[in-house]
Amino acid sequence: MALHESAEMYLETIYQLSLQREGVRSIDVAEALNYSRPSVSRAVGLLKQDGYLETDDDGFLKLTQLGKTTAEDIYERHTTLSAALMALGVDEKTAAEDACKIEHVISEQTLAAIKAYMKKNENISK
Amino acid sequence: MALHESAEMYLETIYQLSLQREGVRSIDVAEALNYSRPSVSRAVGLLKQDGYLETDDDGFLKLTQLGKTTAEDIYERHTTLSAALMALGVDEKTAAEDACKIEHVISEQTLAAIKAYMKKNENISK
DNA sequence: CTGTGTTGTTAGCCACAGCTAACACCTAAC
DNA sequence: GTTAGGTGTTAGCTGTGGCTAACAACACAG
Repeated sequence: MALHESAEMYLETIYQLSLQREGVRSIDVAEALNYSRPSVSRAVGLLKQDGYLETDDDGFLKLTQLGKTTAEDIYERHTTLSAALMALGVDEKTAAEDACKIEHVISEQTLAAIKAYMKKNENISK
Repeated sequence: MALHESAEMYLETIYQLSLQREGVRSIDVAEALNYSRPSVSRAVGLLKQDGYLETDDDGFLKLTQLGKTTAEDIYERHTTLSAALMALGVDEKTAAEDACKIEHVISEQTLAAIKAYMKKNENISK
């Protein structure tokens, strides 16, 4: 049951929002992604159905353990890629945008190679 | 009239095939991409309509000037990214696959940064 | 208790981009 | 000349993933 790219985006967004505030609802996700409420509603339904999150009686979204670890994984890809691009001189906004697209498509191997390279050069670049 | 990701893939494939053989037809593209003939037929129709290629009476595909420069641009992204990933230690097959996905989504700025970095380090890495 | 705003859901539209089935055409073989 | 194979196209299906319109539920104000 591999996640589609869009589902990954929703998960990641919910995770990021949950780091920033108490209680995340669908409307917050819609605003963050600039999507309509129905689009988020459907996506949330699918994520729920696939066991990535639950909603409580007040409409707040709670990631399950599966959802949380998955989201953390995606988020880590994002920060790694973003940092790597900025190290190359790409500005923060563009780096974030590109990282957002790349994070969903690259292989584990490539990600590992980038991480290894960043680690090896972290002292040099500073 | 920005090209969609799939259209970019078709263009790039046609270009690559045209470097390898005399005369490229739809069926060759279908085999290269592992798509059905109707899928290629439709894509070719769209590319034709948008001025990226023409077909002659025998069914051979010819990139227009626009198509050719566009394809060259995409192909260059591909080789740049592929080389960059291999320089990080990613194996050739994975590098090509990942480059193929990344090439359609990254910004000019990021591509330029990668190219600059590769150039700066080309002597060091050897 | 009635109106207003916020939020979520349902129904259904649209574009993209794959697919199969079926047909058309053309060439080459027998 | 008919038949078979290769190639391209047409029609129409499917899933993904946005969207709007309309409705439902609830909370709070007057």
